[in-house]
Amino acid sequence: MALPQTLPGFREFYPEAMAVRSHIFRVWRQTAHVFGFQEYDGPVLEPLELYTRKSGDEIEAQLFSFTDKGGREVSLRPEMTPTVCRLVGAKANALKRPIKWFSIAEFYRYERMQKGRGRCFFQFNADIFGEAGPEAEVELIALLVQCLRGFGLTAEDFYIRLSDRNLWLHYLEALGFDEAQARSVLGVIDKYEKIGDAAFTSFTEAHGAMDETRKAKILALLAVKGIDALEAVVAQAGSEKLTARLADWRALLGGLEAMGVGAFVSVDLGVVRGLSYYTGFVFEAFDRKGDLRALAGGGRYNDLVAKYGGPDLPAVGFAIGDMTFQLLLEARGLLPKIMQAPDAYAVIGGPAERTLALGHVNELRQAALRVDYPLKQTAFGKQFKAAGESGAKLALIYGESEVARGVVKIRDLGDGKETEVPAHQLVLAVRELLGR
RNA sequence: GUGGUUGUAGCUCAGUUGGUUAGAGCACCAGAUUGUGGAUCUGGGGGUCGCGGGUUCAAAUCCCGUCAGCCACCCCA
Repeated sequence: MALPQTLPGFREFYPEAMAVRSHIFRVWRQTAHVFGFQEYDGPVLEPLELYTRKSGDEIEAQLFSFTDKGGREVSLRPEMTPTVCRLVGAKANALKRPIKWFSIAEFYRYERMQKGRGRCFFQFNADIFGEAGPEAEVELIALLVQCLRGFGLTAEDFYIRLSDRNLWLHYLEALGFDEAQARSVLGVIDKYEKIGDAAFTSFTEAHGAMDETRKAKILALLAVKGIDALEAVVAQAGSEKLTARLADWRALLGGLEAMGVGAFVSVDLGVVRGLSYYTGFVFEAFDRKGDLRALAGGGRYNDLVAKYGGPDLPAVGFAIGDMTFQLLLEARGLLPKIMQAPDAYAVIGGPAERTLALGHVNELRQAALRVDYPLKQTAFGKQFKAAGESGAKLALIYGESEVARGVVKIRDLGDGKETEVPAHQLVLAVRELLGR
């Protein structure tokens, strides 16, 4: 009878994989703390409505949703944003501004597996609530950059594409598109990079053919690759809203430059982030080689807290997924071979010596030294072999002769040097040999 | 959800036109080795050949189905 298999798309972490995961999380967490973000978490299981309210019922096809034993419609969380909006919204008036929060959590989506995408994955989420100005974007993008740089990735390895849904909407308004048409155009922009001119088909079907003049103007903004070009294109449109928005852009880019991350960011109006809830600046991180899917994505979502029952609270956030990110680190050889090795390994002569040895093992462990020893009594040769393979720096030798003389022989497994120390000085001696 | 492709030991892979008890390397365990490690040698465990059905005297091999992995599409909050 075959054992039940791991569910498709779910992951198991053997010690080696777990070491990698822990390493990544450790750097992310440390970086977030350095930037003054506070960690939070929420439930893994949420009411289904938390997700359908924001994204409509069709989202349910992508959810791990079911009816629980109490008849509740529930879903495993596919993302953090609704949860954090609820958390913040519920206590918004009691929280000091700006609210800078982050989390590292697992998410679940009922989707087909692919490279860099499974049915469960971890995300680092960071958000700032309560700051409407581009200063919040500066801080978040700087954090995003550092979360990648912290592993040794450089501006040669990744970059961040920066765009703006507000700018697009103002621009399209100036071109005379109504609201529904503008939304349709955003969909076109999202697809244009991938399928080119065919992207306009969806607009044509809904609103009729677009005149060439306006199409050319859309393509002009789409082609913008820098602040100068952006200003030039926007100046032609001659809209007050657009001019005001440009001031935000200058503030954002200036801030990013001052923060030392300018080299990682490129102006690129081709990014609009799907049909999502974003209301202003949006950004996505990609590897430079371009053979992986997006590493991270985020943007401003000023309406969402209110939508989840909280007060009007401006917000901006981003998420980094662990799978694509790990693929990038592997490709660049930036995952250190992490080995969980003990500091010392006890080599024990026989049952008589074992009592003393275990006492010392305990003593060393109380002193926070990592110590291992063979559970079963075996020959000395085997124990030395095990000591070497464990990666320990020192072997502590408990033979008949040492125990009788009240000493412990310590062998440096690197250079083979041996010293004897009185049993009562063991902790000190081990510390010294380890250099701490 | 659609299409393509791949499934043999923990891992990487052999396995002849269908032919007897399916192999190798690495890894693991044990012995050589009763006080000094990484080596070497010897031995051992581990497979319903993804699963199910069909063709055949005979299937890892051929056919059908199914499941799973990979790749692309859809989607990507």
